[in-house]
Amino acid sequence: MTTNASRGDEVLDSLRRHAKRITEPKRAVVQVLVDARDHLTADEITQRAQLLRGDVSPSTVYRILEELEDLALVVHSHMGHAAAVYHLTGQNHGHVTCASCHVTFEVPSDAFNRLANELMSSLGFELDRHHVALSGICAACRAEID
Amino acid sequence: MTTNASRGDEVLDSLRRHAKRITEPKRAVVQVLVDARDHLTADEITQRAQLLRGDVSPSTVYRILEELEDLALVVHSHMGHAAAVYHLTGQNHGHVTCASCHVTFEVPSDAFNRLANELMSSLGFELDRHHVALSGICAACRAEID
DNA sequence: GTCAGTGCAAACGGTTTGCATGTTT
DNA sequence: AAACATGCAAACCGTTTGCACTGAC
Repeated sequence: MTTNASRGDEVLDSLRRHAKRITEPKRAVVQVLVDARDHLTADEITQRAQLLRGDVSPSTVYRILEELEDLALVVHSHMGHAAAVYHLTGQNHGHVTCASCHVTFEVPSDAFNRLANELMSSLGFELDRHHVALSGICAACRAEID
Repeated sequence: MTTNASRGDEVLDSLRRHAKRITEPKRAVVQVLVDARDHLTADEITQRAQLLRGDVSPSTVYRILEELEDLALVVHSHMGHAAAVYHLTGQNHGHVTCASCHVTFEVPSDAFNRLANELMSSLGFELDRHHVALSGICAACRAEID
């Protein structure tokens, strides 16, 4: 299995291989991402990084996240109106967000397959299953409405 | 068939029925939406409304769009990073945006059906096919990359 | 005449950027 | 020592809001 520690090391190694410097803020951000159970906004990442390290500025976090994205170590997605969320590259899954309570679900990639195939054959359009979240109403909120 | 003129009148009638006042800015915004071939950002709507009428402020456009959305006459969607786009309520379709050139395609609702069914049965999640756009790479941009 | 609707300007939240300073290599 | 990364503050963009005024009813 891949432990959290080794996943973090992989990320740092990748930075080294690409001649990027390993700094305290980067260590902190990577740590936060590795430890994160769910997807985090840039602001949440900043706050957690500050707990680990004190004095990590939001702009630095944005710059680090951008660097990690350029190296394909991190991806971000847009959930409806709100701030973008970031997480380490992992399985290829789609996102679905509840417009009412903002809970997010990950959906296995297969569920998008038919749609992806259809887009490819009809438009020649290659779907990125991950980048933007679909919107809807989750079971709990539908129950409340009824 | 439904002409552009009558579609605009329908919208204005709906406003009257809901005891909303019919103002010059509202007429202009409705006209812009009726005439629009594609989806427009609030800024584009503002600019076009100003051509028709001079002196329509952005904030007023936002307020009008919000009112029209409350009456289910208009919907908006988020296309990746950029500003939201608005258009009159019409057929229930999904949106797909090219991450490279930002062209937007509308996808007939059926293409989402399997995904929608799967979300409902596995999570009890009711998909809103319209609200958030999926992302990917369009045929033209893929050709360029190759 | 009343009140909803407007324009303006200021505030807002998320994100980006310029610059002087600090740190990794 | 040199290059790069950082923190800060200011700028930015899309959107929202407070307010005094205007115009639809």
